[in-house]
Amino acid sequence: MSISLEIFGDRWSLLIIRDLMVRGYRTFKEFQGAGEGIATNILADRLRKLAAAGIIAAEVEESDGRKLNYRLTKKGIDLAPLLLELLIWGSRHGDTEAPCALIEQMEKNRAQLHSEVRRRWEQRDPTPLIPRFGNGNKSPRSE
Amino acid sequence: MSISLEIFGDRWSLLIIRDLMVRGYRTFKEFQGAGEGIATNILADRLRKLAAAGIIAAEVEESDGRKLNYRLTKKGIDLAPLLLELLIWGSRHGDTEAPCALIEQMEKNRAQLHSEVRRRWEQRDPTPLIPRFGNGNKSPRSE
DNA sequence: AGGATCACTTGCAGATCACAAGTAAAATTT
DNA sequence: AAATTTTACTTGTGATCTGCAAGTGATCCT
Repeated sequence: MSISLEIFGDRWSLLIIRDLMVRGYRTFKEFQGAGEGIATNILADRLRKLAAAGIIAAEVEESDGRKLNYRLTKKGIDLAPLLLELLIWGSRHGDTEAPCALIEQMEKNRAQLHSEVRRRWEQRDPTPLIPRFGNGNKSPRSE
Repeated sequence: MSISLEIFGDRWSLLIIRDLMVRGYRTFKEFQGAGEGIATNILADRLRKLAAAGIIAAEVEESDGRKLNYRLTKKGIDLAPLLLELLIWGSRHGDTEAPCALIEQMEKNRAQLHSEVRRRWEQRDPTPLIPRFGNGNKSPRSE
């Protein structure tokens, strides 16, 4: 456990991983703009550390040699359950106005969400996960 | 999620919570000696912040007026799933020599572990959780 | 060729951290 | 009752880390 915390025991690493996993972010620019305002030197440092830990990997985009695409590794994807619990706890106990029904649904369908995240990763599907949460492939409700 | 990370997005907070939850630690002294060596000022600061966030609460021990007993609140106990996933991930991907069978068992019995942690909390049972993991009340195997 | 974009790096002030030492209150020993 | 010990901290001090602004160099766009 302390091993895990040495890697992402800080305010930013897990947010980066979240953006990578559920928002489909790929590039330095996206991380920088989107989070709650991470400094560029810190972002660079975190990306370096996460890459060194084998959680993410970078590759240059073919169509644009400037761009680096960051991507989660298997080791990174395996953090999905952790992120989900973090999200659930935060929604339940943080004083956010999160839709309760959604959270409950997520709690009931943990395993399904995990496999959904994994599927997207395997298929390199970059569509954000957030808008459609619990209605993946079970009962197509309206909205 | 960023809310959660603001509270325990550092190297020590979650370790303190772990010690509280699975090792049955209660006092300043125990935290200080046990962790991997946290500085006393940092420990004091983290305990204060966790208390301010409503994750732990302190009460003086009757039998010894010097001692403060820290205890998880409901909000704190709800972190059990998060901690468990952290542990699972760490054992699987950190290069620790963790017993694989144990980890697998924990993965299969997530829900059971959660309720076990909760039961101990409700009954104020301070026995460490670690030695006996997956064989709680199902099939009493030998060791 | 000139400018914009991208992924960083550098410099610096201020915050945070680790380590050692000290303090106040309660308990224990003498 | 006085002296010592234990417990939970606080206080200093230097080192490290963070956040912000301003570059830098490579690559694209026109």
